Amino acid sequence: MARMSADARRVQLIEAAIVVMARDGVAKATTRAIVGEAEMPLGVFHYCFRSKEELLEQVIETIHRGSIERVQGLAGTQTTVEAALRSSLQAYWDHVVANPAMHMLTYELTQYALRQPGLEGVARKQYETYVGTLVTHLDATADRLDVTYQRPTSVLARYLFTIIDGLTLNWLILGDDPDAEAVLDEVASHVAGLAQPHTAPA
Amino acid sequence: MARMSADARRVQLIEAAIVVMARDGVAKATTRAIVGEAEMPLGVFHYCFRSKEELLEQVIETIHRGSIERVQGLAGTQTTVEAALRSSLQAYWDHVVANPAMHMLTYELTQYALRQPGLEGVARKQYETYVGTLVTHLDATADRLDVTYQRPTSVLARYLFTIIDGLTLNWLILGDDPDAEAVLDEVASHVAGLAQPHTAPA
DNA sequence: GTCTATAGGAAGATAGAC
DNA sequence: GTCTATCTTCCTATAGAC
Repeated sequence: MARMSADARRVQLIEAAIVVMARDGVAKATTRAIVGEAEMPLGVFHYCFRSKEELLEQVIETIHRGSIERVQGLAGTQTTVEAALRSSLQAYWDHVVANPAMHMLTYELTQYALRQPGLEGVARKQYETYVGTLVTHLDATADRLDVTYQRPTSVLARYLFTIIDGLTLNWLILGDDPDAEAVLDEVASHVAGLAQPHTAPA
Repeated sequence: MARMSADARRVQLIEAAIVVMARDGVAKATTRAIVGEAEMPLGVFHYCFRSKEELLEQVIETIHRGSIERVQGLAGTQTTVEAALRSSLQAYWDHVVANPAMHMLTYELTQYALRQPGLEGVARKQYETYVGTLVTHLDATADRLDVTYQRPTSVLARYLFTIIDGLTLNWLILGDDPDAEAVLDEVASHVAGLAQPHTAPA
């Protein structure tokens, strides 16, 4: 046997870990459950990863990379700030509704990282990256549509991130609910109202 | 020995469990750690509680009851909608900043409940209670100040809850940050702008 | 009720044959 | 590298003396 490189096995184990954790929760993702999902013998685990913690780190990194890429792909073509914002929020929201287990897992892993000595900083850096991406997105939209925000971009980014994070968590717990979409409408309209057409300097 | 009733022990074990979980996380709160914190022998555990799960249920219930009482105590005396809202949000926020471990624990327990067969509904009911409390609070404020909201109260409550939940989670991860207060200002001002002075019917 | 001692199992990690 | 068998530790829960 042994036709698969240790590197390929690592990738498969990370994927299997994500499947198990999304389905059964982080606590149930034991080494045995993970190699079982990947249909590999138990011994494989420890010559692919030094420890279970090392696997967890790579799982977190993998999921984080995916999320960032997804958010960065939200280039808008709309012609108003409100439409651009609403469209970006909707794209994110559609992903949440289509992948609830994945988003639930993200929250679980964030808490895991906060509790794990040595990983506390990882969660913080991820959140900073998310907010930073939103700042970039807001700036790009303002530039493209030639407007200026009446609030610091960092505050608006934080506001949007708060809504996204909070609404996602709420929805995962409360289940389907028309009020969620209404909140997104309200927020898009609110932030758009804070964008003024730009007057060329001097 | 044995001068303490089993009932009093139950209360002490619940408190000890909360201390351990807030400090070290839910995963580290083993029966041994809990009885250790309460300075009781291990055997005590199982004639106070049928199982660890039963203790967890009562911990969740205890914390939830405390949160609801705290939120319901937010009776306002302010004379404008914006001041009333901002004051309530600030009161909540002050509690978060003063008790980060407690709020972190709340998120952990919510996730625990969502993953625990038989407790899925508990988390949902709690969140429904929170939103319901906010609806009541908004209605009371509108009544007291004689205004009408231009959006359904359920949407506004969901909006406020989203902000509270999201901002708390953000802050627990990102750490202290002046933007959080700016977001609260923005939200209070925005919702106040959606409240119109009431015109008496006919 | 109360406590000590222990059962019984599952976890992460390793030893050592191949 | 690969896999089986096993070590060690820690968990929840119980048995049984007092």
